[in-house]
Amino acid sequence: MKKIEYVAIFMAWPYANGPLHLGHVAGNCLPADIQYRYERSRGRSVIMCSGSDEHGTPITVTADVEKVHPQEIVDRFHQINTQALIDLGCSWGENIDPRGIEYGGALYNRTTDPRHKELVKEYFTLLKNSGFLKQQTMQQYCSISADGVTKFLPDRYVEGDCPICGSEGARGDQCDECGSTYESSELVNPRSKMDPDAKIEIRDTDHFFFQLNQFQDELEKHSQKKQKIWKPNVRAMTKNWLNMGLRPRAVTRDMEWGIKLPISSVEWDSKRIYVWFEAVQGYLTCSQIWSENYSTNDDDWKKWWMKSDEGIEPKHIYFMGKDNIPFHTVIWPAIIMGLNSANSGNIPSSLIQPGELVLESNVPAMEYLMLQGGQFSKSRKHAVWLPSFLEHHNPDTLRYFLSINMPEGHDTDFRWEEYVDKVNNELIGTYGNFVHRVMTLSHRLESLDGENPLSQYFNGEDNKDSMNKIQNLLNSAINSMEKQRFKEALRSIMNISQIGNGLIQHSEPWKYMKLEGSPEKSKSLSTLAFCWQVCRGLAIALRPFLPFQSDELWSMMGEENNMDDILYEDAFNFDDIFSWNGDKPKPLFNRLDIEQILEREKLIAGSDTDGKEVNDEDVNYIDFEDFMKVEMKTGKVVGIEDHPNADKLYVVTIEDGPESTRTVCAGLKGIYEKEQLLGKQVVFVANLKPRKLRGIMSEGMILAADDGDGNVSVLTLDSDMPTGSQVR
RNA sequence: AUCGAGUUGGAGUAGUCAGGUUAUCUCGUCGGGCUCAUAACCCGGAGACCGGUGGUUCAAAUCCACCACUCGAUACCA
Repeated sequence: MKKIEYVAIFMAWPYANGPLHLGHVAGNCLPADIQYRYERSRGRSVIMCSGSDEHGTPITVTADVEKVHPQEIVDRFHQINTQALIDLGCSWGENIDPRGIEYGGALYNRTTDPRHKELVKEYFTLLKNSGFLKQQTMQQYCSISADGVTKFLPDRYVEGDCPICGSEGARGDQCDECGSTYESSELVNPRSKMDPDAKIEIRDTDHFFFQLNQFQDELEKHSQKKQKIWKPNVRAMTKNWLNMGLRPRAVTRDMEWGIKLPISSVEWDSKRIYVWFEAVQGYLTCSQIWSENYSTNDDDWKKWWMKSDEGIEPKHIYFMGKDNIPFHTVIWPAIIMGLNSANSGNIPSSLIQPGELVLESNVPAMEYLMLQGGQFSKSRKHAVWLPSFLEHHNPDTLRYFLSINMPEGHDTDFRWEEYVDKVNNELIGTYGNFVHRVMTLSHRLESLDGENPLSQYFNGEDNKDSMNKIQNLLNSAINSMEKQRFKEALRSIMNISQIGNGLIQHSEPWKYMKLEGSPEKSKSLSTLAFCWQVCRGLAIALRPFLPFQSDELWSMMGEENNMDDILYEDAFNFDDIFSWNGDKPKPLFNRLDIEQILEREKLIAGSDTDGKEVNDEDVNYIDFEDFMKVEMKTGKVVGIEDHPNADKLYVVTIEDGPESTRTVCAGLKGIYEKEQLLGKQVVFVANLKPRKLRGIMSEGMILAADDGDGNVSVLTLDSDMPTGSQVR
């Protein structure tokens, strides 16, 4: 009997602060699901675990803006995202593997799950008791607002005067002016960026620090072992971290929204476990929760997490975007080694012993998917949201496009034109058309008693060459999949349909099928029968990529076998079984129309796809007097230079009166060319307190409209006015 | 500006870490063929000084140095 292989597929936990967009899908969700389906199809026992990351500051910010409790935000997006993933064909809906619970299953959990919190607290205590979490007093700025609310401030929210050169606007730990770095406590006249009027003082605050430095040597050994497996981006990023030297990292912070510490004392009541430390443990807790909720034995998760007594390690594959690499190659392995060491009492080691938790097998981090050349961005609303995409499009066409265009080695781009092109010319042209040809040709033959009319013509000896080619292509697809090279795998499989198309073309069954009893007819139809089997194999081979169409093809062929029971490697082991479905075959896909799509996307771009409404009642009115305090004037751009020390700034000279000019730094680079602005009449705020921007004094602000979508347009005058005219 | 990644025929992309005969594949394009199929399919051709310059080597897309550009993270920001 074959040994059971245990595989765990993990994907980075999407942050429940908004709907998923195509970037998340291409980098995490889709590759994880493809791998999961592939591993299952290899007959392995597989669990897939992930879920919504629901703690952390951005969620509280969103909650503040909407004036609701953070729980409401995460409830909403957890629901929306879970549904969108299932609609995309990701296997999260199958908590129990269709082959049986012993084969695993999937769980899309959330970090607000009470059991997750409980387990995190257990691990916190375990690590603390073993000396991996050390308490340390740090000094941190704390703002006391007018209404007496005190709040600790992260360094980047503090600014003041530089202790070295004395210039204003220095940041918490570094001065842009003179470049010197210092302790934030040395800052002169510190103030809060969020609330500049608040009183600010340094207070002691205690926090726990994870002693990452204790794992430096073992992590280096681990990284050495992975050199041949990791992709260049993973190697480079990890090396960078290790070379910088690891330092203890705070695992608690002063805030309200998060998991409480497992310490009962007033002092720790206002502190929570830092998200980075808690969410990453979700991989483990989710596996445990899955086995507690669905498996026959609460301890079943161990099969997927611990090295067996025979010394066999389950395979762990983590999918994520490139921004997440160090968490999975440095921090998470360190935590796992810490837990192992805490349990065994041995010193931390990257050599995993039987019964210990295993480290990652591979971390195939993806680069980014860009949208029409720019980055996906929630705040700029430059995104294609998964839920709205799925309202209009077949999920398999998206899966195809993102798979064949996956950002495996470098950033790739999502363009509607390319999506349509690839779907119409490759997916439909090659695969869809091959299947449709085979189906319609077969249905032109007469079926007796609901039998497949092709079965009598099949001769395994014909088409031996093609058979070998196909088998080789499948083997290379398998090799690619073992290395998480999805594009390569899919390409190999698509080549199989090309071979199929060639076979049909050469055998010309349409020509011979009417010639009763001729040798040409049986030869030609033998090939068609062979192609029928190829279609069947393609349904199996493509299922990880195109689950919906595979199932549809399966039923169109009248197959009664359960596809879950067929091994991937046997996809083209023809068993001479010719099933039949008398219904008229239908094309698997519909062609896409680029004009139509672009038109609708324009509509979508014009509406707020977040579903949030701008609430008029929330407008903060200001008094007329306040408005009159702002002095706006007209001016003319008479000079414009690149800012020597900032990528997005121009240094603009404005003629602000008949005989005078002033200098203003404007963040218009990348939006306007210098020539476009030169000579323009603009409106600027004249009495803004002058401020240095990365070394250059800016005496005002040029007004511009911003649609929040990356489009910016400078205000100009309808007709000529003297420079320095009042604007009101 | 700092750090990281990338630049290969019209588009996309493999090969780069472990240098070696005609640089891969898909789309597009051109020519021919075919017509069963969603005007699609089959065969063939053209098209790349592998971002630039210099170096190491018998040999460089591949290694080294410098430069240019693109992308991202961070800083700055209308």
